[in-house]
Amino acid sequence: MPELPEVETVKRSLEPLLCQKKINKVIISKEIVIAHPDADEFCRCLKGKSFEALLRRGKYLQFVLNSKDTLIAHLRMTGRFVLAPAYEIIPKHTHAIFTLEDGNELRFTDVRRFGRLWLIKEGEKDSFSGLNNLGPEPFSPSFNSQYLYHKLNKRKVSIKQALLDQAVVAGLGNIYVDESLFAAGIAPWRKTGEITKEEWERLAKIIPEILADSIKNRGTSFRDYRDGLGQKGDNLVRLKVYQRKGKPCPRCGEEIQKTVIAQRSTFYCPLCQK
DNA sequence: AGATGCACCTGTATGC
DNA sequence: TGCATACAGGTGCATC
Repeated sequence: MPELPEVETVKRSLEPLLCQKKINKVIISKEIVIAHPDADEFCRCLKGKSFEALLRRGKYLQFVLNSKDTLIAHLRMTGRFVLAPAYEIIPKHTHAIFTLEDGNELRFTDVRRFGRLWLIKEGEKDSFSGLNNLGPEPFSPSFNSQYLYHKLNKRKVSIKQALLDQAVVAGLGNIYVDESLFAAGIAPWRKTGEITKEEWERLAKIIPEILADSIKNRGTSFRDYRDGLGQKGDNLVRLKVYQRKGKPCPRCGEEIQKTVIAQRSTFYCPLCQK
């Protein structure tokens, strides 16, 4: 579900409410969501610790604790982290509850149970979560046209598949790849080896702009996504191609088409994207 | 090494 | 209404 703008919105909504707050107790009701270490140790290590900072890298959340241990989370398709008063009804599919000293609970809810949590202790090497295999952040200077060209010009995959690869660039998913390729005027099935220098430049410039716009709108709530307070984002109405099959292209009026590329639904304008 | 396809899950929309 | 099928913001692993 959540891509970079949605995870960033969760981060921003939770950070001020969570920092310096102490965890009294952790309850895990679906142990499968704890990927490392085992659920018992996970709970034992977190009990009594305080949240010190909340960071985002790609689609991962990093909750840094006062012990310098880090709780890492990936929401995958339907995961949510929502802070709510302990007296509020616990939603269905809540798999982990962090009871805070201030009377609130941080709840991890995930209908499809693809989301995962990891606890990495201070000094421990994180070879578990995948966080260390990510490509550059789209907002970092190292994400530029030269980087994209050198990384991808020898590869045989479609540009759509390449941009979905988190080792190429961190944080893009199905929505923002389609939106970025539309904005750059590039057809999603094009092979990366055939993308021109000008096109790489357009992509490197446009991707951070598309993501920043969505962050301003607090993310896209296509279906399940909510921020750290359970609120929907407002970016859905801003999408130009994603989920707009049969509707007019906002640039040229042609009907938006839908196809499948890299096993994912793919939306594009047949006239604007070459 | 790089490419591909499927497995992991539940809920919802669609069609017969 | 009931049932079958397809599909959904993602990733990891087996296989070729």
